[in-house]
Order: sequence, then C-alpha cells, then structure tokens
Amino acid sequence: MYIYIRTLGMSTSQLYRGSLTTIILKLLEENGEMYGYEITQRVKELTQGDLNIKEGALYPSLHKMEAAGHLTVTAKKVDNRVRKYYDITPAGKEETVNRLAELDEFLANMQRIINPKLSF
Amino acid sequence: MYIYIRTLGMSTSQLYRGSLTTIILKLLEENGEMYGYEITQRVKELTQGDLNIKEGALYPSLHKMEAAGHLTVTAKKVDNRVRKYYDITPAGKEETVNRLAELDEFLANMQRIINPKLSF
DNA sequence: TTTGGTTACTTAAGAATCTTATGTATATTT
DNA sequence: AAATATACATAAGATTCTTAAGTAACCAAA
Repeated sequence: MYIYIRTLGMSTSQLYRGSLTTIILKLLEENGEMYGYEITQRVKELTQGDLNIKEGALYPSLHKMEAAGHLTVTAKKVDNRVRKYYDITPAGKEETVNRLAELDEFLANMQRIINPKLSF
Repeated sequence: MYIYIRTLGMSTSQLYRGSLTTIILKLLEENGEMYGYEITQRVKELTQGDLNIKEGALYPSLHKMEAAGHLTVTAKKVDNRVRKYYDITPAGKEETVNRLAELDEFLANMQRIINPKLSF
C-alpha cells in the first residue's frame, strides 16, 4: 500500500496559464531547434520537476505557433522514429521580444501588488 | 476621428490568468476589509493603470472565495448605495500563505527558464 | 434637465488555455 | 512478455478569464 505525498509546487498551480508560449519561444531562441518531447524534458530539468508540460497543451501550442509563422517544423527520422524539430523564425524572434517584455511587466506588477513597500 | 494607441502592457496579456485570487487575498490581508470596486481601483493604482481587473472576473471570484470560507462579506450602505465589504477569515489567511508560496515558486521557475545563466 | 460619466454590484455567453484521456507507434528496460 | 520511456496527435471537459447586458444610484456639465 502506497501513499503519495504531493510536494509543494507540483504544478497544480494555475499561475502557469498563459506562460507556455513565452517558455517555448525563449527555449528555442536560447537553444536553437528542439522537438516537442525535448522541450518538456528541458523544462522539467530547469524547474527541478516542478513544471511538467502536458502533451495536450504542448502540441496544440506548437501547431498554433507554426500557423502564426513564429516557428518552422522539420520532421527527422531518428532511431526509426519521427521527431518534429521546431525552429524560430524572424517573426518568432520579434514575438519573443514582446513576450519577454510582457513577462517583465507582469513580474514587476505582481511585485508591486505583493510587495508594495518596495519601490520600483 | 480618433485613433487609440494601446500602450505596451495594457493587460491584454494572458499571464495574469490564475493570479486574481492571490491578488485579492494579499490586498485584503494587507489592508483589511475592502469592497469590490475598491479592489479594482487599488490594483489599477499599484500597477499604474497596467492591470484592470474586470467586474466579470472580480465578482464571481469574490463569491467563490466566500463560498470556500476564505472571505466574509458585510453589506453597508454608503451615500444611499450598497457596498459589500469583504474581509479575510483564518482559513483565508492560510490560503494566502499557500498562494504566496506558489507565486514565489512560479516566479523562481520562470526565472530559471528565462534566465538560465543565473543560479538560484 | 437630461445626458454622460462614475460608482457599485450581478450574471450569462463565449473565448482562451489548460488537464485528462485516448489513440498510434517504436524503443528500451525488467 | 510486460512495463516503461520516447514521440506525436487530438477530442472532451475544466478553469479562468473577457465581453456584454442589466440594475441602480450619484454627480457634473451642457
């Protein structure tokens, strides 16, 4: 008989809503082309298991970003299995700048609300 | 003929999704009882007009938090108009601690992804 | 005085983003 | 042989939000 204890931050948090696109863009800008599964694993590493991106969120997001012209996709066969590598386009780089600026504003605003004693 | 230019950060950003409950709890913990409209104005001030909480999001949120036992409500008549003042309960204070811890984790994780060169 | 703007709350309909669940298919480990 | 991991896809449902419409009172300006 096993009892599972969910440690704090196991990504039940709704705070990550809206941040997936920004995360994907930043990773691709940083690392060059990546495939979907690789993105989920990288994020898991970076957040020490805290944030587990679900396939049901990831793949539709990638498709949408490709449709928007922010990413290109190239299928490659590795070990007799297909991987779809995504790379960022010039428009995607512009979008990245905007998204990161939005994120900065968001973080600053949350600080202003949560920590109103500090000035910015 | 008027042309409206939306300045950067006019809260079109999806990043605020999931943060409303945390914001309300923190404000009530900080300031004591507040009424709905007051909360929207305080947030607008704190974020310099950047974040405008919509009534359609605010009021259902307040009702839900009250139903969860995190807030109490008291109707008061001011200038022949009804205001509903919300105050935080002991359970609400516990919830506030948890929500703020979640927010800290979220902010730290976003930093790890967006700024992987820094160590935490 | 009546029109428009502000204050103050409510709620329904629809949009956006996500989780859960299911499916396909191959590789690797037990 | 069975379970786990890799790798992608997508439909159904949940959650949280925006938009919109309604009620009601106050106040300033035309």
